[in-house]
Amino acid sequence: MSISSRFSVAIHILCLLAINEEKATNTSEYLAGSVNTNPVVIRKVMSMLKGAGLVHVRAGVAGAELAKTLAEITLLDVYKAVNVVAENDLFSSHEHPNPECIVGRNIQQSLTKQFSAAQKAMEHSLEIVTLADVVQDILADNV
Amino acid sequence: MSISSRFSVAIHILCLLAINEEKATNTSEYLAGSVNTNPVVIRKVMSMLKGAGLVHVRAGVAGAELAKTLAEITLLDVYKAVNVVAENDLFSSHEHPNPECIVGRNIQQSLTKQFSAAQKAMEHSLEIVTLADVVQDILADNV
DNA sequence: GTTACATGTAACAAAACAAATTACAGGTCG
DNA sequence: CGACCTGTAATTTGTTTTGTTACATGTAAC
Repeated sequence: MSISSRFSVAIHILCLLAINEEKATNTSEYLAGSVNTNPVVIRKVMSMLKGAGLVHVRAGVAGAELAKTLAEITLLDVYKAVNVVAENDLFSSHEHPNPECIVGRNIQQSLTKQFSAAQKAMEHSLEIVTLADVVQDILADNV
Repeated sequence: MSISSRFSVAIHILCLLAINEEKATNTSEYLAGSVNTNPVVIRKVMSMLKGAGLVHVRAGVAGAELAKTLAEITLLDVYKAVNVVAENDLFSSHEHPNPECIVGRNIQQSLTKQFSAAQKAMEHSLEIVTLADVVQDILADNV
């Protein structure tokens, strides 16, 4: 299956916070309107972004704002903030292979090694892109 | 969520076919015993591996064998054979963002670009490892 | 302080999916 | 023919994602 859209929703929100400068209008309801989802979904994602120190939100007060500049936030930061893939868990392995078979006994360690490397390669690709890059694409508005 | 364990099952099977030289004993039931799953799961995976030209299996006749050497089969070949992640579909995007918002209107194209790059990085990591590498780890049998 | 309106979260429902399993059709070969 | 295998459709079970309802709590204007 695919990695949760919570990641793309989070990126969407953060870009919107950067572009829409009137802080007070960035309510969960307003953001939900742009993302096209439920305000509760937004608040859940926002809660995770807050926990990671990427945004400032206060209970009871309308609007959120970025806690860092766009160039300081990589896609990997967002990815980790919303916890869409646990460490060494991009690939799932079949459980309890037969320990009496040499393959069953040893394959897990080899798979873990290779799968971990592949996951890290993907994550590194996210690390070299910042939200500033994404916002630049958005502002080009080539539609 | 994680990528289907069908991938790890496929790798397991292929390694076993290479190590267990007595072709006729490699029935779906025997393989299921090492992987610890149902024989039908094995046959389904085997069917996909056959479609990709990685194994030789014949209906009605016991046993399967590799169609190539271990060094000729990369993990990417296996990954593609069992179809665990569709092209540009490792990450899912939220659907139908609001086209009246500049972010909603443009974010998909930017996300597609970045997500595609990350997926390709992961896949390239799988491409540089062959089953020969995995079997080497298994035969070390360091338990 | 109370009112209006926001966020924070728990709890639940619906839809989508993976994996195991059952059942059976069809192939191969002694 | 009969034993045994592969091929595959259909079903079930368990899990996960996403959306939704409901309500507690926080804030600030008045």
